[in-house]
Amino acid sequence: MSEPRKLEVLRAIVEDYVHSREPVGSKALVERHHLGVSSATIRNDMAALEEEGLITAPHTSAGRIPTDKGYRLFVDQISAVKPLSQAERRAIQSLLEGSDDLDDVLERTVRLLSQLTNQVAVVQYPHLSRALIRHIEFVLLAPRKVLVVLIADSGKVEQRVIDVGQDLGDDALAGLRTRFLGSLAGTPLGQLGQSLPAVVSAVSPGHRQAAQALAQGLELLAHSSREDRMVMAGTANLARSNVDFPLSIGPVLEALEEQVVMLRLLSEMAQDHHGVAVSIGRENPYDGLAEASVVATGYGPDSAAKVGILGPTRMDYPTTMAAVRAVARYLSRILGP
Amino acid sequence: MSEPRKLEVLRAIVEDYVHSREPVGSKALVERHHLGVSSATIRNDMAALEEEGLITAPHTSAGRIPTDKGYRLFVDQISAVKPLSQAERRAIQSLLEGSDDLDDVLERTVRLLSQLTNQVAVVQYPHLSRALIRHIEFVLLAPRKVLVVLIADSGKVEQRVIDVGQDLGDDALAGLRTRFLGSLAGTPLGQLGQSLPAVVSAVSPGHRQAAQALAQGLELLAHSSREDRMVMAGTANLARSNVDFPLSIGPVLEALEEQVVMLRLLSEMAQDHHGVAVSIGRENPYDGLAEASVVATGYGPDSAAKVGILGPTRMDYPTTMAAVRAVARYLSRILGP
DNA sequence: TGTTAGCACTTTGGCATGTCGAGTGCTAAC
DNA sequence: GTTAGCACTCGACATGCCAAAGTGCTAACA
Repeated sequence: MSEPRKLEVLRAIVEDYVHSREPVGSKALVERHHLGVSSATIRNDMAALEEEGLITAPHTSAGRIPTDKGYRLFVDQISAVKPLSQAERRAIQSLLEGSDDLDDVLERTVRLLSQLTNQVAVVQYPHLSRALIRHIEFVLLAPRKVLVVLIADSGKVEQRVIDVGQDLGDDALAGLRTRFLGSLAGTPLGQLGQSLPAVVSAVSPGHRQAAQALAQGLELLAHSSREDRMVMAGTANLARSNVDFPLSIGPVLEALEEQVVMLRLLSEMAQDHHGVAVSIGRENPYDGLAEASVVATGYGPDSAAKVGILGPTRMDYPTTMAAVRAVARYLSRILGP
Repeated sequence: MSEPRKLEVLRAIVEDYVHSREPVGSKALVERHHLGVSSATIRNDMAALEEEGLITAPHTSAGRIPTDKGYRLFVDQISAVKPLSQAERRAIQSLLEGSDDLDDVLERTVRLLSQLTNQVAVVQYPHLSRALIRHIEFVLLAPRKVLVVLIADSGKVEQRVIDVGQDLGDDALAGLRTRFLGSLAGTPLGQLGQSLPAVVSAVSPGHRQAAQALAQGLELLAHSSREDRMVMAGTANLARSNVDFPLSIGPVLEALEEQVVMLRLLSEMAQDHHGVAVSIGRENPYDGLAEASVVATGYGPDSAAKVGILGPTRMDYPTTMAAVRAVARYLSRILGP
């Protein structure tokens, strides 16, 4: 029994099953692929593969289907990257060009990716740590409530209402703004934390408390605000492939709605192969995604923010991975300097 | 055959069917409700109701289920408003208090409403026409690209990148900002359109083109920007009640993702009864929603922005309508002056 | 005229039964 | 290590049957 052929058999099973959504038997396999051996031999190979936990039979006399472990091996060792078609490349390029607003870019990206893959696409907001502070604005909404607005040179705007803890007049607030802006303009968002204490301590004691609160607000804006969010599209694709989620797509939708879950999942995924990370079935930490796979990769500076898709375990990994990777590249290029 | 009793029968059918999700027969009806007549009489009434197109029988020997028209009559004339439970009121109040950011409020609102009704909840961004302009900021991103930021006193921030059509220096832009802000601060967003031409015409001819572009950008921000967007939650509820969408929830998810469709639908719904608008089954202009109903109402100033839910035609209208109305009221109160 | 009782008729859904085909596992031969 | 052959298993599907639910109709009743 030759090792290479066993892998070949696994590959054939994965490909046929992905294509036909039906358990694939030994006979059909030798017919569709020219493996040069008879079905009985394949049966032996299959028995071995089953022994190793790479494939399984739904019931005694049905064909075999890949297990999560089988998909894993397929993705890691067997699959070849499928280049995108020319048409797809053009689609990516034309759709992502000609938009300037960050929200707009991300929105288009997920739509495109979901159409390209026929899966649910998600994209995380990019991190801003390298962007430079362009402008700071404080707006007094109520005696103690201040709207803090932070504008970065990359065109990103963050806002947040905070409680300054003491009554402030418009004049005092304007003074604080001038002071903050004077010291901080041009600072990268990532270094804001180091620069803030000096600014606060230079403020007259009477407004120290407010300054402290404002600094905190700015820090929050700079760090955690947007990268906790994500954009999503293509949930309808889940329903179309409802054959693939035998039980119900409910748990999957729940996971998608719990953005926290998705974001943690995305950030925890190690980028193993071909620069794309794949998490298959029960490998996912979240139970609702036991029958789903996530294909994701980073984009932008440091590849810190993620873009990817979610679909049934039974998906066309090579094509999907290629699409995700291509979209991530275009996205990096557009958002890049 | 008495008219009032016929309506009573329709009411009973709707209520039983909503409760049991099974066609309801004449015998079960007289048992569950004390109508004071025999099942044979009810059968006569049912035949009449079917004649009028208010109920229908899935097949010869099954009970009856309401038609869209039947639900319509039920909602319009029969149903009584069910007050919310004390616990529900408390839930609304506690969950919606203690948040200041608009995004946050809307986010909480949809989550709450979807949990309260077990349906998909949607809320449209509120219109801003009464809010006053607090601050305007222009940020030069590239020689011709300017980020326009509009801050209203209600704490709302809008942003957009525009092409000013001519090269501008930082100083020139600052000058324009001062001029715009000086003339427009305190203006209600709704009246921005009237005030802008005067500002533009006062600008020196050399920068007239840029001023024109900036004015257009501001106008866009003031009017159309955010109210085209909506927040959504509870899509997983669709899957749970997948019995109610026999074919597939795919088309419904598509409709929800096409925000344009939903927004048009929401804005076109007439607010008929009890201050809540209901659109039932095929009454919906969008085919994908032929088996769905939308319950919505306005909130905020002029009740211009909408909040509501989407669920299967077979839903508990009285309770749902009560929940939507209650949430809209609390929402108005929180966002109100 | 409206209501009721009774009855024949229809349809669905569950259940048992039988058959067919796909596919496996095993053994023996090559 | 590979192959052919064969018995066996299991699901999918069709068939037939029966009980339950519900209707429509007719005739009697108040």
